[in-house]
Amino acid sequence: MESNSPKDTLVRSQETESLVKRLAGPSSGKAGLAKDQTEINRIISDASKGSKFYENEKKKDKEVTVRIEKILKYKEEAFKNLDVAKVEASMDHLIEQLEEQRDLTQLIVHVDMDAFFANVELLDNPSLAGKTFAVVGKGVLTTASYEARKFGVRSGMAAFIAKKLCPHLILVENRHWRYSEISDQIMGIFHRYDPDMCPAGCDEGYLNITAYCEEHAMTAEECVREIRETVFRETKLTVSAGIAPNKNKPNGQYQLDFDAKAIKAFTHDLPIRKVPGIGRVSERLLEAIGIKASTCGDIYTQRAVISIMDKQFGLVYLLRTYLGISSNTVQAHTREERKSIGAERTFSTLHKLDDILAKLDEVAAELEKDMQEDGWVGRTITLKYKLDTYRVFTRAKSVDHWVSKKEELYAVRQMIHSSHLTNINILLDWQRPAPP
DNA sequence: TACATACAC
DNA sequence: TATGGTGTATGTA
Repeated sequence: MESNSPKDTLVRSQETESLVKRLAGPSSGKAGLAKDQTEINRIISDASKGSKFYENEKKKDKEVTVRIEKILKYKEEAFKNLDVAKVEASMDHLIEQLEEQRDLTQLIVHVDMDAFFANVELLDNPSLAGKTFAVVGKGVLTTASYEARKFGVRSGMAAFIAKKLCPHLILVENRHWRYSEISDQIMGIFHRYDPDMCPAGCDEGYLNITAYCEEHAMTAEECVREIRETVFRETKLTVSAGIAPNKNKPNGQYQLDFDAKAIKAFTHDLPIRKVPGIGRVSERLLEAIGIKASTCGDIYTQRAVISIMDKQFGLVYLLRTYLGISSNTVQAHTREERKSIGAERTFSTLHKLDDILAKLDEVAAELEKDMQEDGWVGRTITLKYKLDTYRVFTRAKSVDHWVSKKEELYAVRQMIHSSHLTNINILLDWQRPAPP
């Protein structure tokens, strides 16, 4: 039923706006909006329109809208008989307690390679210098050169969409082994400054340089400059670093004052989307409850709402974000802490059960190989599959013995209840390493 | 334990 | 023509 009341038009246009933003991909908001992001988003949306992917994104966007409606209804109900001043006072008390936990004694550094895959390709192929290019794997971009980013090209974007934004974009195939090689080299350098450093993916990590600075009578700034120079000398690649929570890219470093006031001033204007753990969905939910400018300063003004919906939003996490206090211990993950291993394949839609089972066999074989290499066994096998509509199903089964063989992984075939599959993922959760 | 969702890289 | 792969955390039932 068509309706043209101003309110309906407004609701529809808001929905479209959130969908268009969603289609722009998870990394578009993180990196900061380009000047003509609206035009970029329109091109992306037009290129997607009509596809099954688009329809699925529309469905998920609608689900978030419904979630927001429920949240607002709940909020309205809860506020009816709420002594807001009292709740706010108790939040202020909690904030005081959290503030007492602030520890400014540790020098924590976040190091992050600039456009890592793209710059490795540039290193091995200097003719790419100054060109708009992107590294692509399985039709999806993993990195874009800085020149390409100016066109709105982002990691995670489908290659054919990127081509619409930037028709002369050069696509370079992923070379994983090469990135691993250089990653090992970089991590080796970071280790010299903090043996307990915690890698985050293959191109970034967290370091506690307190001890190093003490032993070498250096300031954090001097130390980080040295780290960055060493990485450049040994790899010819640039790295950026934030001492405290900020990052300054490319080839930069930034140190935030070690002072509660300066840190709070920093978070006050920090878009909440930049906080790790706040993605596209959380951003929308938080916006709906009044984090209007989408900055962390609004966490304080909305502390009453957040507190009555602690489960939804994670009250303490958000308050700590507002205060700019997070864990300041850095510890490498140990082998024993790993919780799962999996293998996943995406393919063009298969309809026949025989073809699907052949694919499943392939995935099971790969998982068995990876498990043997790293020496792991597990007890809960999860099958995840995706239909051509992009709808995802997961089916899990725990068993009373240690699984290590392909044949047992392959047994998940019993749990497939559909055809038109386009993706299969077998995952194994484990409790212990394989016996020697 | 089973399943779905959200998120990071 | 066409939208990845690996792993973690968490809420709910």
